[in-house]
Amino acid sequence: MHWADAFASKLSGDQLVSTGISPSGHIHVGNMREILTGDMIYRASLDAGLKTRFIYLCDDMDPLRKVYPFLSDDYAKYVGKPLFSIPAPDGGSKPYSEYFLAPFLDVLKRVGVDVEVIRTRDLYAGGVFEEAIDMAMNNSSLIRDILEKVSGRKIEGEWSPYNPICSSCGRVNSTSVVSYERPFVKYWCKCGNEDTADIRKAEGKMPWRIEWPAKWFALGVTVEPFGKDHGAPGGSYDTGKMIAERIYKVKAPDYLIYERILLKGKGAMHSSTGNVIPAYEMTEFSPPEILRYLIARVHPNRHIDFDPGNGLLSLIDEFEGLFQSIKSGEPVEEDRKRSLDLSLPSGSLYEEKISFRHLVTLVQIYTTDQSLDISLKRSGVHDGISANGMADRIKVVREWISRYAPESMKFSLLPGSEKVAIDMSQKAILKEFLGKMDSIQWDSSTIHNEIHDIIGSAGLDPKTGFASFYMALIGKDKGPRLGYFLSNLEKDYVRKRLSECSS
RNA sequence: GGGUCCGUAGCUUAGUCAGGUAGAGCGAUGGACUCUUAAUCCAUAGGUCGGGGGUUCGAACCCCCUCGGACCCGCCA
Repeated sequence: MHWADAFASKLSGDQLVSTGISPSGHIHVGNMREILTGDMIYRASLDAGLKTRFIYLCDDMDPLRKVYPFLSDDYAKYVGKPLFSIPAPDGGSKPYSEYFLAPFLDVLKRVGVDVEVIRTRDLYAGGVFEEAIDMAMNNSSLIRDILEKVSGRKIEGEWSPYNPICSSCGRVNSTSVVSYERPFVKYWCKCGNEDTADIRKAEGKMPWRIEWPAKWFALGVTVEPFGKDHGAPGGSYDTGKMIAERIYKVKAPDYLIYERILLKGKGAMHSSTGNVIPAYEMTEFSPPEILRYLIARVHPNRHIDFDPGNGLLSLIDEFEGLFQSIKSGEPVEEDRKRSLDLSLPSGSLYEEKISFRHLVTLVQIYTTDQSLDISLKRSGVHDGISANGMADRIKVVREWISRYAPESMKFSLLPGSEKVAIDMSQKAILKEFLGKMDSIQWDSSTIHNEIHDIIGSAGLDPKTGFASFYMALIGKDKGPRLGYFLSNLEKDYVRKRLSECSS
């Protein structure tokens, strides 16, 4: 059974699947595992016949923790202030949190994740946490005990399960609570300000370890996937679970712990080290279903070594091959079939598309949209560039080639007059083919066989023989499979190049 | 120091919760056809299940130790 179904099969009753990512920097491919794991559980739960909702909580109340490497030094003055209240790095009018959230929401749309987006700030502003904060404030010392006991750390000095945002300096990390009388929290701030915060408004927040179980309680979360950092013993799930049970009298959600996505040869993705592929970039150079497939095909507890070059290409081959097998009715293991199901963006039925590899070749032959369109239509396999999603797919292919394709896969057609260095025997072969090309059928296997025969009867070794064509066309000694390659080229162009090079 | 997850064929991995002949895809090799940047079809090879010990009639699976990788044990999320 597929991991998502195995997980869903243990659930019963109505479900609320919750995910959350902090918009403190570019949301990257590693973070995508959180939301996609959630999405797959969500779908599996629905398929298991359970009434299920799926939410994504954007933690825009979190303070900026430090000046990240991608920020200018000016940001020092914003450390400690909530992300929704500080400016975005591009100097635009959007708040910091929305600046990083927006491209992520685009990605979700592209990969077909159907999720309710909730900003944590709105939960505070709407009074959703009023009860949770009140209960926490009334059980302050009990919570403190739990945190100390479960995490094994001593909490020094004064402490409160709710930190007001200073009404003067805007920081959430510099206030100290003086007194509490529902719904008002009196505080003073290191900046010298004294004021009162209303727990029904976005005037303060709970620290993460309390906020998390408060979300479970206030929203009724029943399922949550999270990274293994939260899952360690003494980690935030452990403390959250005990706070949920002891203070809020609710059951902690069922969970699924997922492993990290590593960049092949470079280690873990961290926005702080710059070793990172933002999620929106991934959808620029990979088809969306492949991003899902990357996550769907392996159990969450295995780490993924992501290789955007050849690795991505073979992942795409695997996906396309799997699709073909299913379509033609070959026997396919249940789990693999299910992985493919879960990789289809929501609401879309998978349709056969021109293979990625084929497009990699075509796009390099026909470098303008117009010529590519003509070629696609001529081939009869496709309605052209404007047909459903084709333009997007082509953009993706071009982007992949320029960013991640191995050099050996790149080529560009030489202009008609370019001279190349090949020897007499090679020229002879080109000449012979030139004489025959008008009388043979112009399809890949006929061309290939013809060339093969010519090379064979000339007594040349195939490698050298084939190389003469590649040299003439693209100036390299290797290229796409020759018969297939030629059949996709304009005949006039081929004639021109071969006669230029064989004389 | 304490803890968690992962290690199975060249690569990606299934199988571990409920012990019972280690499977698949890709790649490789050979052949059909001297065939590259997945042509196709057929066939073949490839594994001390990271290592050692234990429990058992029987261990990839359970227990202990150990090596390698990742991560946690922050009033950080």
